[in-house]
Amino acid sequence: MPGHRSITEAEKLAAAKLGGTLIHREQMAVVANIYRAASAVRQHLENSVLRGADLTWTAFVVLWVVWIWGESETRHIAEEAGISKGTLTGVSRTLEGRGLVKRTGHPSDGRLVLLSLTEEGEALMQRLFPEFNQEEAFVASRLSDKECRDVAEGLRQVVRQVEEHGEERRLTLLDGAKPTQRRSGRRAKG
Amino acid sequence: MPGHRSITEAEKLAAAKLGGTLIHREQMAVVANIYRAASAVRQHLENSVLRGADLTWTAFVVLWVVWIWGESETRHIAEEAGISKGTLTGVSRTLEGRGLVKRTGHPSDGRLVLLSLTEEGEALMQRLFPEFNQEEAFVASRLSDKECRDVAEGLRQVVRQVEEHGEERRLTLLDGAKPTQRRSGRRAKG
DNA sequence: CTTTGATCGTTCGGAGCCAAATTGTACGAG
DNA sequence: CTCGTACAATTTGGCTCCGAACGATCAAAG
Repeated sequence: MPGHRSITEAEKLAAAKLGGTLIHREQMAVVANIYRAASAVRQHLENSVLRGADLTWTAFVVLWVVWIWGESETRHIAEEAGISKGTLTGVSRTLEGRGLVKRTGHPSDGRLVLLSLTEEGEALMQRLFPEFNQEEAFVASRLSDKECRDVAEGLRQVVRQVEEHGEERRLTLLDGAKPTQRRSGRRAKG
Repeated sequence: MPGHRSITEAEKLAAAKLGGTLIHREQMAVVANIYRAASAVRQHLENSVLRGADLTWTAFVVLWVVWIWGESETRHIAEEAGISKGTLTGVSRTLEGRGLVKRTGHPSDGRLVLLSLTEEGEALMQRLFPEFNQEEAFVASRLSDKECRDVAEGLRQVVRQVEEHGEERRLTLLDGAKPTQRRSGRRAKG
């Protein structure tokens, strides 16, 4: 995967492309590299530890959330895992089929569904997480502990900014404009 | 999407879960936040600038790569965009159908296909990129220019580590083990 | 010229994913 | 009790994505 074209070079070319227009170079670089790093890390982990356990990235994240937080309502799990409720339904069905996860109705509110790990799921995570963490250490091995903390803290700021002001910002941008349907997704009835 | 459970709290719980086992906390945190930030940024951009132009994230990245680097071979574009060759085939077909991209056979090597922007594609990027960059600035607005540079540089180290040593590392890990098929993907003929 | 092996892009199976529509439960107002 | 509203998970449709298999092309060797 080693691109022979460096990303910093791309940044200069983009600046040139825009001629007079002012562009935010540092912010462009940080976004581009966030996405690059995320892809690289995900691909490495899927093709090493997770492949051996026959788990996808998403399936692992869901297991991890349930493992850490214990039995939880599905809506919270979806939010923590960063996937939609609909996706979680499918993933948890698969995990249930493999005997890693258990689904329980909420005792007092019939609308809710709780997810928890089975004994087998618990055992799997106990074995798998250290391996996973080992690869996390591998991908970050060029950074010192302090650099890891600083980068993580910077990324948290990005997440917070989007979480706290993203929706408001999107509404401002679309102001009077049409909401424009997404290309995919279920269509209006009829 | 604002999780009422903080991610740092999750980190402590994970440590507790593992009892005696040593875990790499800082490295775990940096990986978790890379992925969180990537999802948040992608979602914000897809639901603001890109939605208006009816482009997916991937489609935009492909356009961006071709825009910056000019007419290129598809294998290089896929690599720069961080997607597989198979995915690029589909995406470029869509973009060609919308008149944003042009496909040309390589003059001397019949196996290669070159991609370039049409005039319409060029005009779109000229208009769209500044808007995109504006949102990049928004998501990074809690970071100073220097912080952006530092975070970007840290992330580049992660990308380089995986690019330069990832494959070797995966081979070491799987050592004598079976390659274990992926759950999805095309099966052996028959 | 023919064979062989490497390397393209494309095809295709299965999973992931979102968001609208749907179904089912809860609960207060009348 | 019955209605209506609110909110839960699920279903569904359309698209994205990866990676193995595939067919085409090229280059080197015999």
